[in-house]
Amino acid sequence: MPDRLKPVILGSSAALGGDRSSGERPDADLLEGLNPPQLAAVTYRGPALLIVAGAGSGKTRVLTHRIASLLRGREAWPSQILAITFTNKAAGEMRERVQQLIGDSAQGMWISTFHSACVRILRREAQQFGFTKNFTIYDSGDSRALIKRLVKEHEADAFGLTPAGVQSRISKLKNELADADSYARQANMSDPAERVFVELFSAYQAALQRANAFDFDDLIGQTVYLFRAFPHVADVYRKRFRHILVDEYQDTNHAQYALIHELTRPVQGSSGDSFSAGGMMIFEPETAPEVEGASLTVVGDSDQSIYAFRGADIRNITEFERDYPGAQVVLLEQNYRSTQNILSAANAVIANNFDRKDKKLWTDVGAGDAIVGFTGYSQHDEAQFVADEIEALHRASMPYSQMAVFYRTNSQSRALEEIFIRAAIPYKIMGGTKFYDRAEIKDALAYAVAVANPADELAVRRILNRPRRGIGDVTETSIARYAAEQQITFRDALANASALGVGPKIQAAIAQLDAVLAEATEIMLPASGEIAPPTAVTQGLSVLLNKSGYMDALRMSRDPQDEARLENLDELIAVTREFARNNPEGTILDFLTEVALVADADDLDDESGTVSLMTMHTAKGLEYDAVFVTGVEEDLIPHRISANEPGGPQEERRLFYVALTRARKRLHLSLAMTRAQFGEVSAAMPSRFLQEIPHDLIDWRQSPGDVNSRGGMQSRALNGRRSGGSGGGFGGSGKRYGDDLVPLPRREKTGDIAKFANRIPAKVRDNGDLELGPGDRIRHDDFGEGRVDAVTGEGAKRVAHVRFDSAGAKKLLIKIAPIVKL
DNA sequence: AAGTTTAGGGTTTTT
DNA sequence: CCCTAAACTT
Repeated sequence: MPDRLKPVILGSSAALGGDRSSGERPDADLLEGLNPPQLAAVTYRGPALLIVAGAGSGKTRVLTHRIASLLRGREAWPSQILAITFTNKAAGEMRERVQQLIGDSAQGMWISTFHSACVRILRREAQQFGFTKNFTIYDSGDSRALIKRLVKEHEADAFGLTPAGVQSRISKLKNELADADSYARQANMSDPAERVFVELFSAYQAALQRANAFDFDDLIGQTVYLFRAFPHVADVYRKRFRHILVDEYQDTNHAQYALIHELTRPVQGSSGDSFSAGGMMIFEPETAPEVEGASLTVVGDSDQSIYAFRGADIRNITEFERDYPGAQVVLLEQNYRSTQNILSAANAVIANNFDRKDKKLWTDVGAGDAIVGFTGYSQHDEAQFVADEIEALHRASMPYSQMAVFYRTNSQSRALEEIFIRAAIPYKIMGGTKFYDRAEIKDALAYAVAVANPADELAVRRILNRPRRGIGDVTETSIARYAAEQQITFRDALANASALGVGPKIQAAIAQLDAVLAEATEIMLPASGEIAPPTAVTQGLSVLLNKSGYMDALRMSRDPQDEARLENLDELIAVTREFARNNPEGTILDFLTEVALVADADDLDDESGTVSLMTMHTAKGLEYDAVFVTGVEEDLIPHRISANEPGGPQEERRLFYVALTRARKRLHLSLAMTRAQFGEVSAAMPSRFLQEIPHDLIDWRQSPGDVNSRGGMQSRALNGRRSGGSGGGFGGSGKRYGDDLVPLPRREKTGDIAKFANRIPAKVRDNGDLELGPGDRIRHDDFGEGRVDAVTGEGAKRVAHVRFDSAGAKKLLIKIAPIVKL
């Protein structure tokens, strides 16, 4: 019963775009200034296009111009475009740039991450397969908590199964689109540990379904499942999206690959029912028997694939031509970001990976400055070099915001922070422990989830005894038992406190919790059916936090950290206000979705005037005038653990390559001869990657050889003097940074310090209101005596500009510097 | 049930 | 060294 259908006119490239190229183009201005391959990438029309975009080759420009060109030429409606990026931040930037090119006609495009796009689809279609649209999204912490409980219940530890191990195996399997059944079919089921694992996998999946929840991997995997199990649903989206563009394609995993594959299938003579998929607008006047598959554009660079460890499959890009026969391939090799010296170094390093297509970045901006190398005696020595160099660049009028410091592991940031604080260099740490990972924030969100998705037992259990209500294991179990007996949800069981067979005090506590949840529900999801006002989320959340006693418990506490927790909760409330401003129609569900899918790093836009510290992974996709790659040592980069993993060292090399190619003008490579790890100091060896860089490209201020041949105890001043005055040295005393470091404010590794009030007050050296003025003499624990030139800044941020007798000029934060007035 | 001590383990990370 | 989680007290 195929073709009684109305043909669908899709304004596709085939329909309209074909011979546009003759005569004047509506998109002529979009093509100006593009180099020939970029031009080809923007204007090619066909079913599949692979853009191999080297670092800094202008791929974002190509993507945005390609989209703009499609829209401008009326080859596509905005609603027919689906662009997938790796992070929300990248998505936001892309949307903005397209908007700049073509204005408001950009409305209606889907530009988002894989996960956000899938959530949108799943919210619309959830009821098709046993979920409801108010499902919750479990982050890895949530799913770990769930798995932990299941491991305990199944006594799986007896078989050597740990929660972390089970979680990562399940995640890997889901990335391969396996489920418990399909895994069981090919697993060695005579192994009892395997049987238990399969049991856990199934139980985990069942628990998710019961809780009306998806984990991160499910968002992708279940969407693929949905499309495969319900072709008529998939067809809705296949017809809608005519142009699909995927950025960072080298970091997609199999599930994501499959999703794209499903979306780009041709629509077989579809069943004629007019599906109204959740009120989505389908452009569907009259229909053709078959609709060709969407046009697919992918952009990637296999040299920048650094996420294999979490399932990214580099074959998705290397085998693209096989999967999409007739695909056009465009190679972008001209680099618009870095100097030739930087590119030559990067090229030389990556050339050592044998399994790659040869590709050489080049630029016409010239050689530029030499790469600067430095070997410190310790990580603090290295950090001091970085700090001095940053100051020198800053004096030469490079803004702090144009500088970044990279490291392989988060723990390396501590030494840098210590020195930066003393040197009064403004910095921010990107990534690391996240705002939304904090216990108090997760508690607050669990309250909200308990309202939005009462089926989510995990959330309700989480808040059960937070704040302390005297509800422990025993009570929790009796609630669960009662719920099972009555065949009601855990949440609904709370409404019957008196039937639980627990003491009166606890009954009252449960009833109180139930009442608070009910009150907040009425605010955020009014039963009367009226639409909640924009303030509902903010109001509901503060009702939850206040009337539950959560806030009071923190206020009463004498744990100094609880003060910071209160501030964090205030910040969360502020986030809801901001959300309401941006989404007047936004419900608690929308809020929770946004919070679940938006990472901290996303909203950290380049704030003015701070140096950025981050891991090499986080650095992907960013660029800075000056880059410091630190800890260039064996066992760090390449990391020790990667040595035994297949493809590990190669991935580490790509990571290093990514780090190098972030730099526009200045690149610094530094390492330390000794590194303290886990409290023990051990000798460090220069990374093999250093050897791979042509020696004449690096100007060593202090080379590993210098340090070795002179022995570790000599002052850096002997070698460091020549470094243009910025090196400093410590007056030849041979005194090292080390145990004598002042205790520094403990700070959590979060992005924006001021914003999230994340500085947990700790006992800190505090010079308080030490009055200093020009002319005063001081003594510093490390730098010796010096004279104050000037004092700038206010309050806790007062900075003394000191000229030390032997150590040169330094800036010090008066409040915490190890100094005394003489 | 809540607070305290000890043992273990410690890449990389977006969503 | 520093954080987490389990074991152990109170």
